[in-house]
Amino acid sequence: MLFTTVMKSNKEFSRAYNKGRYCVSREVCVYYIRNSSPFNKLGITTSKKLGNAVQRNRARRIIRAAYRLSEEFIPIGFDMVVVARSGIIGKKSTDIERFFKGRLPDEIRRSENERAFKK
RNA sequence: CGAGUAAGCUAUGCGGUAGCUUAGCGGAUGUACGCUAAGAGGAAAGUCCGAGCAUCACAGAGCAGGAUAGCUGCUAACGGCAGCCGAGGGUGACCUCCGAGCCAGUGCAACAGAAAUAUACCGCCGCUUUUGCGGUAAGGGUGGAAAGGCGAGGUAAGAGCUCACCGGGUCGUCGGUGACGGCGACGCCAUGUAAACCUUAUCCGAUGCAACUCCAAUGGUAAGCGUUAAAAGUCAAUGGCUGCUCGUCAGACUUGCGCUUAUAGGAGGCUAAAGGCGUAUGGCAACAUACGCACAAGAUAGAUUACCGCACUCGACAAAACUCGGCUUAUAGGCUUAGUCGCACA
RNA sequence: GUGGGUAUAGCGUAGUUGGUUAACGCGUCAGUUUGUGGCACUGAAGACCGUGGGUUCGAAUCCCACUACCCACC
Repeated sequence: MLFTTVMKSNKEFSRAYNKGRYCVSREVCVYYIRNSSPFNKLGITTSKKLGNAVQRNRARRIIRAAYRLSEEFIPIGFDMVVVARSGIIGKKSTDIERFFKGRLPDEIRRSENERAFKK
């Protein structure tokens, strides 16, 4: 992926959950927080609630594929944790791609603008 | 044609665009990048057994503890498999069985019932005479279980008391490697439970690839706490004072120092294996032997895909994590082979 | 990878050394009491003991397989 590395440590996940903002759709829930670096960090979480190993792996792959195809639309410089929700079962990657290209960047930009405006 | 039995195979297919992991080649020598090749199962699952492998322990033997339990074989081994024996089920093909030992000892068997391992309540018969004594397990009733069952003879009434058949036991003999079976004789003194303790026989050292080995480092790395009349720096970014700016306070990040805890990191182990397919030979079979032929997932936040199109019968259960042999459980369908039973026709 | 535990009335727990009808508290329902409600008192209902097999005359209990949940260690 172009501007993205993989998030590994538990600390970074905790930081995103506790300090970050989030944007929710029926399929996924995205936590994001600025990381003051010129690239993004992506972490994907699929819990046991989704189902068995096959369904969890499929969800993870779909999210990764959707992110890869919509990477240019997403602002750079964020830690992002994508949490799969139970609505992802049976969906295609294009459904999530639509969310990644449309609502998610808008939300991020709006929150940034709010902050700048506040400032 | 219908029903059912057993064994086995398969697990949507094809194309396009974009990508992932590993290996090789080119390029490069910190990489990126390009091309080529390969890339999840019958159960990969559950983790219920058995082994390999590794480390530690260990003179030998026994006790304790655990596991197994018809016999013979197969196997590296097994609690697995095959064949056979016995018992049970099915008209049959065939299927099911933790299937050693209560004649070593101990325990338990509620309620009911006269009585539960011992016995006479009712009844029957004889004697006595109105109450007893003796004989009797045929009948009644209770129970899961009551002197082996049933019929005949026999008798005062009865009883393996006697006999035929069946069931079980002991002994002998014959067959079989054996479990066991056939035949003959004797002759019914005695329940069930060992998935109750237990006895007998056989087997078992412990821990598990996060094992373990090597390299680097040991003034390191990671986490937490402290360092505040601020240890230093940065903040475009979070909050308060104020809606904004400045300022300031807190806070965040980086670096340094101190204390405590942990031993992280990289590489190997890691995949060609008691493996698969075919043919031949031996064996009823499990399986063995020989020859030939193909076949190369090896990740480490964890790859094997995403999207689109076409076809049809519209696609189940389900994802390797050191490896293998089994068992158990889940599973839409489709296909093949071999027996069986019923009906119809020739 | 390895090991252990739990499942019983709506809820929380007993019973787990086979034996008749599975016990207790809270809650629910009905009645008594009160002008009304609560408290109190009396009574009742409510369980195929997680699921499926097996052993036994008889299983919540013993054995086997499965399901769900929880915990521990490296």
